Amino acid sequence: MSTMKEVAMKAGVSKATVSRLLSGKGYVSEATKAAVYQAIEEAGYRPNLLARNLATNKSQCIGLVATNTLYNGSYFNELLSQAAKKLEANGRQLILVDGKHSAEEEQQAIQFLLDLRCDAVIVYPRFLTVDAMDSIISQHKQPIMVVNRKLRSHQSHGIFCDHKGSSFQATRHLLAQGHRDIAFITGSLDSPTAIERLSGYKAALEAQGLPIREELVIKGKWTPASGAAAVESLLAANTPFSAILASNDDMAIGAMKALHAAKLSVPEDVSLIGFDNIPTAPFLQPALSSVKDPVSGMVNEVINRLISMLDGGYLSQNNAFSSELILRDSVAPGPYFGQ
Amino acid sequence: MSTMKEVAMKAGVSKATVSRLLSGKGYVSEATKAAVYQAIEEAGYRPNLLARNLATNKSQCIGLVATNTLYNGSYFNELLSQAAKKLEANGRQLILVDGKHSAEEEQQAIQFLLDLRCDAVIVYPRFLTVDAMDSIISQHKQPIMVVNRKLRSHQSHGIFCDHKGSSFQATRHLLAQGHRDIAFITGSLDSPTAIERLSGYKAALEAQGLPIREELVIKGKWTPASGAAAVESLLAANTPFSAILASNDDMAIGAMKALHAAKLSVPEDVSLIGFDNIPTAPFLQPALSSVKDPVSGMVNEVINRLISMLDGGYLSQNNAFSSELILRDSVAPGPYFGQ
DNA sequence: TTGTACGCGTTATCAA
DNA sequence: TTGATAACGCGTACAA
Repeated sequence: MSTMKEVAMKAGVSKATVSRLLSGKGYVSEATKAAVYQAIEEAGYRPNLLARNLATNKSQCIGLVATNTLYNGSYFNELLSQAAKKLEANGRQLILVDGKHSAEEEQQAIQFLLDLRCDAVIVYPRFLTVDAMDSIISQHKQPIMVVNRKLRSHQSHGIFCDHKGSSFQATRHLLAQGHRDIAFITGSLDSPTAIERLSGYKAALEAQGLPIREELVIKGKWTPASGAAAVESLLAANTPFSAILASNDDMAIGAMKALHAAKLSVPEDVSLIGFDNIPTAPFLQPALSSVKDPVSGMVNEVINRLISMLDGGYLSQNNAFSSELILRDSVAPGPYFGQ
Repeated sequence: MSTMKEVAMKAGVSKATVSRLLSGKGYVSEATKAAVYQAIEEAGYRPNLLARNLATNKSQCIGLVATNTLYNGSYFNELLSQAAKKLEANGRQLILVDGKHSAEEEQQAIQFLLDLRCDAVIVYPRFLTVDAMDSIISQHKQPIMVVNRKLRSHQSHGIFCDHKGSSFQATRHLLAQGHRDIAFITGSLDSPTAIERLSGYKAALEAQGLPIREELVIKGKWTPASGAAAVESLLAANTPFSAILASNDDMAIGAMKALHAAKLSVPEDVSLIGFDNIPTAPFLQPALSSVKDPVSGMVNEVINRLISMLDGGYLSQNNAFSSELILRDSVAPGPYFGQ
């Protein structure tokens, strides 16, 4: 790879002149301009961004950290594509790096992006705790935004949605339909989101004065197969249920399959609601009801706020977003096992 | 952020000593070791990778370019997560940047990663033609690998799978079942993959001596909604069909929904096959038959080859991968409209 | 075992 | 309008 120095020699000028021409700052005569451009052509010169970023402390790009285990979840899909589009509209590059499988590695990934002189970093954490994030944020000058977490000391850096609240709403809807035996399939319980969704379910039952029956709460792992397994175990245990709330749509799809295999139909025999509202949800058969997370809204907000911080401008202050309960065929309008 | 210089001062040694300790090259006494480590702790020091890469001319990271319009396709999901995992196992970082919406921008993204001095770049092209890719590859010293394209002059840099062949197989399977009126829903026809899948369908019909009936070929856009619309238009035109081959699973899901709305059931009335074999395919109801692309295999191969190029070692030469036809409930075992 | 000094490829501040 | 020269943060001969 040829360097600026070589170009300068070829054109018979100094490095400084080449730099000035390329950056557009400062004066360069027409004659030398032509000579330099020609030298650049001949040498096939490309500026080294590492060196440039090191010297300027800027990069015009925004980093995103996320763990590769999340790369195929629908939530992440939308997050990524929204972020890329939004930043594209703003003339910046999004660069994604892998947070891998531990808090340590997640932190290294953040550090890597910061080292690259990214103007800002967005983190979709999987292992780092809220406290760790808070501490990292205070150690760095560059803005660090956190998606899907409620931070303690840097509230304006965290965007979250009330998973507990939306789970509460969904459960309450089923209760209002007359359901009393509502099964709940959890996500992986090492994830805060899974825990919040579970607690929303429990809170809704308690608010209604109903007991929490542990036999109706089945552990899942976010996958369709684990959703199917959950239903199979309910059936094997002979636990009666008239509705299922699955912690994501993939598990709801698995659950549907297992119900079908057992000659139970949705929604005639069992009502079903998932979370995330994946793009195919409305097209499934029966169409899947789902709690739609406001991912687009949150990502938009994160990026708007970042841009405000970087370029200056108005800083909005909406940290908490709420989900939307989208009802489709899989929840029927009336009570079934109404007592 | 604290620098190595500060750490050195704190520990009362020179930068060089700190550097030697961190890189593990050269001798450092136990006493100073302890002092330096403590200084590192106190300062919260982390080495700046940018500066390190600049000094060593290495980066231990591999770039990936893909267009954000693809970020939510299941094919890309698997590509991304496979690549990240494989590179993680190899001790390197994957960094993804957006190819945006034109050949021009796609090329800029490649250039950006090269300018960042990534050790290699993997491209999942959407707009750049094969010839353009070939030319870019020959202009650069760093290895550039291309996924899902058959290159002309740099064969060993391109990995592809025979979309036409697998579409041919799927069509032939339906023909063998006795189907004669097979509808085909295309993907967006500006994508080579969509065109290859269509041509495989046509070739299979021709091989059987059957005419290609344009009224059975409906244009889709990869989305569930467009799949549903395709079926609706077939029904509206009163075109008889006993099977559908949809160019991806999302459109097949949309098609299923439209069939259901028209009181046609899969597979009793209509056989259905999609492409991509998304994770939920086996759990749908009825379970969706699909042509599974060998994404994992291809990504593995790309990365193995890159590593060989970078680190030296044996270079395998398997460029062409073939898909697998996975049959589930949505294709029934016998002829339906058999004449 | 440690420190000095220079290089990596830029940008930026001065003089000239 | 141009050219030295000093950063930026780190690696690394070479000398001490």
